[in-house]
Amino acid sequence: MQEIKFFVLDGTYKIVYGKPEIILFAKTSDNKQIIVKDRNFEPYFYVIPRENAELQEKLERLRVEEENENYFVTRTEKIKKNFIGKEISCIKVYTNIPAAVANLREIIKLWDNVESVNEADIPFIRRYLIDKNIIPLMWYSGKGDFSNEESRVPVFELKTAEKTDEEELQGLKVLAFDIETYSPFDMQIDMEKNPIIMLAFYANDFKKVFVWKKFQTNLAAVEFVENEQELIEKFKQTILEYKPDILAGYFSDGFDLPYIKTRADKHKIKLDIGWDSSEIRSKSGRENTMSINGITHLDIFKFIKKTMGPTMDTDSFDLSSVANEMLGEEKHDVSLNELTHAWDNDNEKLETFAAYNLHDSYLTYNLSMKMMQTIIQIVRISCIPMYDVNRMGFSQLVEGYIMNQAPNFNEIAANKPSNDNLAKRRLNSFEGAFVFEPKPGLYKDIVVFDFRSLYPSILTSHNVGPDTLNCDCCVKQNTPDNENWFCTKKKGFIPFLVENLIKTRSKIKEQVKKDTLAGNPVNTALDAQSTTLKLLANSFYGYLGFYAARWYSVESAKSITAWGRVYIQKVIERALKEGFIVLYSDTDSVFLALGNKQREEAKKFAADINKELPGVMELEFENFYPSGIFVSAKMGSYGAKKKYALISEQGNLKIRGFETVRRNWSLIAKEVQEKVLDIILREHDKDKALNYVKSTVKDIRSKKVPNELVVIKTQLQKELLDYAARGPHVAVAQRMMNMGRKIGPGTMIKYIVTQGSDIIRNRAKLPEEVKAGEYDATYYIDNQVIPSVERIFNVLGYNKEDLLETKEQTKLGGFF
DNA sequence: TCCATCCGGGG
DNA sequence: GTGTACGGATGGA
Repeated sequence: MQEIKFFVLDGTYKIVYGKPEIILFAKTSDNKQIIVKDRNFEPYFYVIPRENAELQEKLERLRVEEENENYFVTRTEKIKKNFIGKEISCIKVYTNIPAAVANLREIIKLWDNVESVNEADIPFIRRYLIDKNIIPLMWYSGKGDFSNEESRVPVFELKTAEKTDEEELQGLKVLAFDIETYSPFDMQIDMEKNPIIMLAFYANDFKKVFVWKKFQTNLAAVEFVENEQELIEKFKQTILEYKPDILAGYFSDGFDLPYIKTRADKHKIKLDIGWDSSEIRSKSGRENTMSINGITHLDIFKFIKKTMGPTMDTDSFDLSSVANEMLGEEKHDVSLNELTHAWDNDNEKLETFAAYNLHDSYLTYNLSMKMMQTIIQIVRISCIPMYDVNRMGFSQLVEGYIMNQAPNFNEIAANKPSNDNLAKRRLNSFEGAFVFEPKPGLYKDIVVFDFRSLYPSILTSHNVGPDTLNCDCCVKQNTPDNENWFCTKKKGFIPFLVENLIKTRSKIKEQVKKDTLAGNPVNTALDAQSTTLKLLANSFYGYLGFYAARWYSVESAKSITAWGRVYIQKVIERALKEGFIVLYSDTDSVFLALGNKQREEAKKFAADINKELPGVMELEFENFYPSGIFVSAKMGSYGAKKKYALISEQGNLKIRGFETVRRNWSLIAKEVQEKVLDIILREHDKDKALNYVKSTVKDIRSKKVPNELVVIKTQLQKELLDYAARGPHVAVAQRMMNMGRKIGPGTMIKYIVTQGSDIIRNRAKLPEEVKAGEYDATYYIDNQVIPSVERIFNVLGYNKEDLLETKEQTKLGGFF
């Protein structure tokens, strides 16, 4: 018997001689990749019988024989468990293989004297990690023996594993990558047709750009190869030699890896870089996902958007905006349109693009490292491997955490809802948060406060959860809406978990505070742990109201918002009484304008409120904004929910709800909107903004605007014949097909609306059919540019006609 | 007001 | 793989 120290990155299983074998992809303390196998774990699930029914014998006889596989029960145990607030007796049923669980549960749940079948839908590897308490990315000391099995990495057969005290993970190797592809101007991305022309890698100790055309360069990272085929071989080889634990990309689930895979298939290259020599493959699911056995494929775009997105200032998640906000850096400013031209005609220009390519992978690497501690902490708390954490939503993370904790409380997990139930739950809407509608306008000196821990603190202090709801022992309405009650005698399972999260977090915060006072460097792991605990605690409310949740409870969610409305309204009342101008409030945040007051007074206001709030509840100072604009979503006089733009003291624009200008809008409309917000908030010059719009309108009229700015893009979602409504993009697609072009679902249709008096779809033409200046100026002014800024100008006291007037506006002064 | 349709990120 | 999936806005009816 030998002893090794290791941590697990991910895992899977396979059947060997009719028995399941757990396979863990792990790393040892001397920084070696290792496969850890465990042959001693049995699949099982629970059966809850109806009133005293005797089921064990019948269960033990159960056996299904199919052509290639037999599914049967190996043994059963009677066991006491807790289930939604009650102690019950149930049967633990063991089966021969994992697949038998899914197979047999379908039969058993139809039996008359079966109340329900539980925990029969948990992936085997997750079951193993939870039951053996093997948390990914934590150190374990394992006993067992190395096997002489043939494999790319050594195989260790595990007998026992024990957690060690160490927390720090040294030597987690992250390698970022990025590709550039050949893409003629104005053509859709076509993985089948267009080759990859550059490939960059970046790690702290490794920088490389592979290119298959030669040019003069001083860039040390550049390495020339002969052709695309060799470039893909280099992709494989680099990964096999560098041996990263994490391969990071930006939108690489949706672009880089599917692209590389498509091209590799074309060249008949096998991308067999998994530790077990398996190939890169896409996992089933709606959205593209790419995975490699042993190597964690991190799509940092997905993680940032899902997990950090809601609290970030930026409204757009392209690499440049995200890098700007998180790292204070941007992409290189080069025009990608010229890349293909340079590739075909002007190789000496390629150096700029190679540098651009490398820089993108550098940004991807740094974003990954910036997020790494947070990701590690989420993995550890939810006991879910990084690959899945990367791709999961919040509710799944919460559920992961609850599932992980359930055995410690002897709780049986509730089942996921059936399809019928799901449909019913989706209809269950309830009164949400309180929203104070903003009055459209331009404001200065805005302070934003929010109640970050509003919902979790309500949840714990009022003992809210499915197992305390309308209990038998209390029977007295105690929610603000007087519809339900929550037990006041016994702490519920969910509130207990949330309270633990909050308590653990405040301990960590204390520690961080102590360290800071002592002048010690900030411990980033502790910091990330605190963020994660907060994130998780804040997600419970949403989870309870999420239709697909196991521990779903609308009554709980509904009562939490009811209490929430009570608290936020108290804050608003008080702010008004003290003479602040309340601009806007939604759920747990309040936007106040200082008016004649000082910033200090606002801080004191929050401090006073905090003195009166119970327990962990806290009104936090979010930020100060010198100016901001709230815009009406409708033409009426009501303010819009979530449609505003603010500028911080550092000069960062925080734009919310203006994302309507997306790819099915022309570039000219996007440009004008951005520029107008920028001029108004940064320069405080509404005349300049107005004149800018007017001069753009003039340019459009006099046909000075290049065609590329008036192209409208829409993607075909289905086969052409399946369209009932013939919009302009459908009409253009039809003509493309008649011209013999291959189109289908996913094809990007680009068109320009040209002059004429016919209906729009007959005037929509392919960009290459349109000569400069043939676009319909009126259409672009009335349907694109004006609508994108009209509401902004309404706020400033102008109407559509003012924007179209030809004469220049003179300075009026008096801005706010 | 409701139902169907599209976007996002990447080149 | 004991699975499995968004959320929001728009615009036409």
